[in-house]
Amino acid sequence: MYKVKEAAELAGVSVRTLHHYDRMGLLTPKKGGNGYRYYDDNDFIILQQILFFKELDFSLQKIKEILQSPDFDEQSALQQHKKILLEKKARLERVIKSVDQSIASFRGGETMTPKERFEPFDMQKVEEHRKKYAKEAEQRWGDTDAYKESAERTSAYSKDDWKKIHEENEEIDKRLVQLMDRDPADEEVQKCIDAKRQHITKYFYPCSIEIFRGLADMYVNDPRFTKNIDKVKQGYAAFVSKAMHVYCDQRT
Amino acid sequence: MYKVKEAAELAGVSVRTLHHYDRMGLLTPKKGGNGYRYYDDNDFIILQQILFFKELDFSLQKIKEILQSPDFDEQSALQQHKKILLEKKARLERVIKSVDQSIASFRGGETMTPKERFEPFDMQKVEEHRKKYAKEAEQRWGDTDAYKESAERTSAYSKDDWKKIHEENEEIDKRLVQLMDRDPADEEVQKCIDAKRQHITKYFYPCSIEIFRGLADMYVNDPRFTKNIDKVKQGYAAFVSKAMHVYCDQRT
DNA sequence: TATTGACTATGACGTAACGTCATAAATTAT
DNA sequence: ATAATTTATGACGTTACGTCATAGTCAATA
Repeated sequence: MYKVKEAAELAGVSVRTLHHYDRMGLLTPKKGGNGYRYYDDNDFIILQQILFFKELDFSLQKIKEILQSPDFDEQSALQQHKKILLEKKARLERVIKSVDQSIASFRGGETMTPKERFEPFDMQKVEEHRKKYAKEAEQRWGDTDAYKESAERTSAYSKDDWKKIHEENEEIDKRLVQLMDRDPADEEVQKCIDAKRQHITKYFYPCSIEIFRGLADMYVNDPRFTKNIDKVKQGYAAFVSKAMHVYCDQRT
Repeated sequence: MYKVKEAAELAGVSVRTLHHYDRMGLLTPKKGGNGYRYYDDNDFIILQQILFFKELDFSLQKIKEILQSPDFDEQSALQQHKKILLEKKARLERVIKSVDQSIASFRGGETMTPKERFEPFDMQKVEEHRKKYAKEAEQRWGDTDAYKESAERTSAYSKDDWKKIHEENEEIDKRLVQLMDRDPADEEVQKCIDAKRQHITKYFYPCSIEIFRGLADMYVNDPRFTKNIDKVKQGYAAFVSKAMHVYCDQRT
């Protein structure tokens, strides 16, 4: 049982924020006879979830709806969270890279034209991406039916199903490993990449180009991923990622 | 010469946004006798710059100051902002870690303590670390003499120098690989770690404990690093990182 | 030419997610 | 017992616009 200040410090938010959440009925802790708010373990779990969704740019209203919906499945929500977070991270990394480029060009004494400066960004694309992405995210959690369906889909898989899924995936990887000496744009390679995408679509979720692109970035940006994927063969992650990008570029 | 709507569409912002920018004196286009706003090429360049800085999370006020200050130093602004972006990234990484932990604890049925739960969110720690680090970093990489010196130092190295440096580093790595079965805290191991630090100090920059700790984290968090380092041997990165942390912990 | 419809301007209030006082009661420390 | 913290509530401030409302302007049409 923590009082506001302590709770706030633990969570790294302000006291006012907790007041706010209480007032709007998002997080309502027990109240003592003195009117004080007392936060228990359960409140902290909820708070953590709130922060998760906030990280995903959901509005507090939306978060309220989601968390208070009776068919909210924490576990698969977490899994999906991770994906989005990795996407965000990849995007951040791109921004950082662009800033680095700007700095570097200064050091080199070259003057960048504004156009050059914005090239790595291309605001319109970024915006489009965000919008598309937000839509997909909303469908996944906001709209309950779609969310339920997706959750049921993966949770319905039996051990044998999983085995089959993994085997199928490994099959594709094997084929790709044998093509690693070729160009990422090679036709055979691209066929495998398409198979990879359809595999995801088939067993998990409709894998849009945008999502697939995000995945490609993830392969090289997330060390856990890289490690797992590179188990197949040293440098495999980078190769697949490149090929996936080619694939996506060809389709936009 | 474009009128608002057209200009807005071109830039991918709303008309209201342009009104807003005009009102606050951020972007003031020419006005016709009818009071209409007319945006020319130059206005678009400014607009692009505004969007650029917005993407970097600057407030409009800040952007105004930046763009209108005659002695606006884009470089230092960018460097400043890179720090913030890196912080964001670090925070994201913590969040991701926390998601992983949550998933794991669900599977294991263990309960997280509130502290554990918010570790990745804990802004205060992040802030503290950033401040400490920023001070040191600024001394070395700031726009000042120290930076110049360091830059000159490395740029002055000849190919042979680089070769020697690399060889020396590999020498240390080799020794460490042979000790990989031992405990990271093992005396021999720690000696090598010290050698590693001194190597950096000798050839690059005074490698403080804090910096060294940061490096340790980078070894496992940055895929480019991990990849390079793991080339030496599978799992080497993790081992070195752990040993480095032990080393740093012993000295603080 | 009068009218319609699209576009424009300004003004003013609305919104989200809090920040920032102000005031007063309760708790804790000395 | 008194001072220093912490708490609560209320209310206004803030950022970057969104969303009307009202009214003038412009180009095409009946």
